Amino acid sequence: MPVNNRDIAEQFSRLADLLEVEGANPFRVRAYRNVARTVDSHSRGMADMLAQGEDLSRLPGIGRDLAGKIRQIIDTGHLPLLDEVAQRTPPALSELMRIEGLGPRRMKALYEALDIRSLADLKQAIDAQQVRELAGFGAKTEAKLSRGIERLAGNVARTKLIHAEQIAIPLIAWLKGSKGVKAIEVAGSFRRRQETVGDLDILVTARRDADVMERFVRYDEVDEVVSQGKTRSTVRLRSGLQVDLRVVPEVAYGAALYYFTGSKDHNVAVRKLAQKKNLKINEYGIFKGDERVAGRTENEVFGSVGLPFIPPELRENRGEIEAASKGKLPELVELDDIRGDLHAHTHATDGHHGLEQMARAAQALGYEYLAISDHSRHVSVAHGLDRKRLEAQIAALDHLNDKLDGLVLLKSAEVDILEDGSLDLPDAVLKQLDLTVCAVHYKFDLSRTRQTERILRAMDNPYFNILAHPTGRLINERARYEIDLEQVMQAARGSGCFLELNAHPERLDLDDAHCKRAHEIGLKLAISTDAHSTSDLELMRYGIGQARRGWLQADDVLNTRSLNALKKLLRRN
DNA sequence: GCCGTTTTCGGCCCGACTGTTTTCAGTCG
Repeated sequence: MPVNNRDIAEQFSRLADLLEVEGANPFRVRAYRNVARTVDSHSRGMADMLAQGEDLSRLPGIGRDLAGKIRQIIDTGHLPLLDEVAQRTPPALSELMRIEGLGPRRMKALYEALDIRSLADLKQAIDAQQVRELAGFGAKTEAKLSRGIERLAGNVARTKLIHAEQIAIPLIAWLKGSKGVKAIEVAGSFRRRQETVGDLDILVTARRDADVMERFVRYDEVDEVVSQGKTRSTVRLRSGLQVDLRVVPEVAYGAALYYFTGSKDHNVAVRKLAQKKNLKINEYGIFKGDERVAGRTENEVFGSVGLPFIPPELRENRGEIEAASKGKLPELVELDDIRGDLHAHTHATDGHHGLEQMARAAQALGYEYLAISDHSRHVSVAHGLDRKRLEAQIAALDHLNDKLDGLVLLKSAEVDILEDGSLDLPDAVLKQLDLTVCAVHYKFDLSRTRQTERILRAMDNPYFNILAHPTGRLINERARYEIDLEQVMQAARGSGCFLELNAHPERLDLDDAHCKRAHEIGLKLAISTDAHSTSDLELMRYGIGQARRGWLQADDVLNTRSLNALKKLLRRN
């Protein structure tokens, strides 16, 4: 089975942890962490690239040595250097370092002085009050580690973007109640519209006498005040989400917003550019020597290093800086570009509303079209439509379309892709539809080869249009099924099919890296909400966020087209 | 370990806060 990028990244990141405990050259450790991130977020599989004879050392931060190590992992499944280091230093220390407040130096001290090599060892040492006796440790550090262990046990997954929004909105409103608060914005991965966020970074500018810090730690949902200072405080909310609040002066607001929006990799790369121009960028501004030359707005920050504004969603150091310097940044798709939704359900299957209600909701959003894509018969739990019921729905759609003004309901179905790659409804009924949205809903555990063949075979059906939620993953809940997406995307482009970017915040499937790959190979995507109710149609903005992270322009997106243009694209030859 | 209009060595982002210290190390972002 091919080694995927995540496995490769995992090995390098463990290696980095262990070497750090051993006190290795920190820059070497950083190089291993960098390669882990680069590989993990790359839009194409390393194994695939090698198979195509591509030179991995052309990727940023990957030189001859690391390219060789990646090849070792792909060829053998193992990284010999990691095995070697694991002989000397217990590999479990890498897990232990996920405890908050436990970094490499303390880990090393605990391992050497108390022979701590597992979570159980550490708990025992804490209970016996041995940890506080070590040089550089104390009772408070011991207690902090103890709390860290408890939280680890509670397995704090990253928070889905939609939940982070539900938490952020009332908190922002509360903070705005503080006198003297001027600008306020959530930065970090939230602003970059990442599918999940680790914490919230809130930035404010405020009058000197403002009480915003006090108000922040008094917020009703605060469970624990982790730290509190004049310019920065950190709390943990009852939901488990950590929130940082930073107060910055107005002259530095742009610099701070830029700095705390990240990503870290992006910031580091831009700061290197600044160094070449003898400038220093930090959260307080852009400095030439001791003189602040810019910092009030983000535009000033970019301008100072000779770059145009880079939208937050692109700031991942995945090529956006080079693109910006060449004037080749993509013109990212926006919510306003969307003219319709191509995947929605009604109460004929597992939706909550009827045709007319869904149509009114789509009209309210200003859409030109809405595809009704109820499940096909195989999805029996959703009371999937058989030929007879689908034909009845088609008749109902014709009738309703006659009455509707400005909106066309498209006849569609979410057709199951059966295990052998055939479609769940006969061609005779599929051909009466305007489009099909085809999906895998069972047998997720086929081998990669068989799953890929299943989908490719389905695409051979001339009525196949869009592959819905192409990997089947549910964020934090269900891993994607094994599938060779590169092959599927190439095949789709070759045969006039499309892939869906499912906008539902639990799915966001395709992910950002694969959206970018689609953009690179010229495969168009449909951004669809998979709405099961009228209000679900508003989830489109999460899909837009993901699409922007994947460099998609309006032209890359099927449903930015007028109805006529869309119909042309859906016609397969 | 990577990188290079500083090109094969010598850099590699930097500041806030905490706790354990008595001037600073460790961690985090």
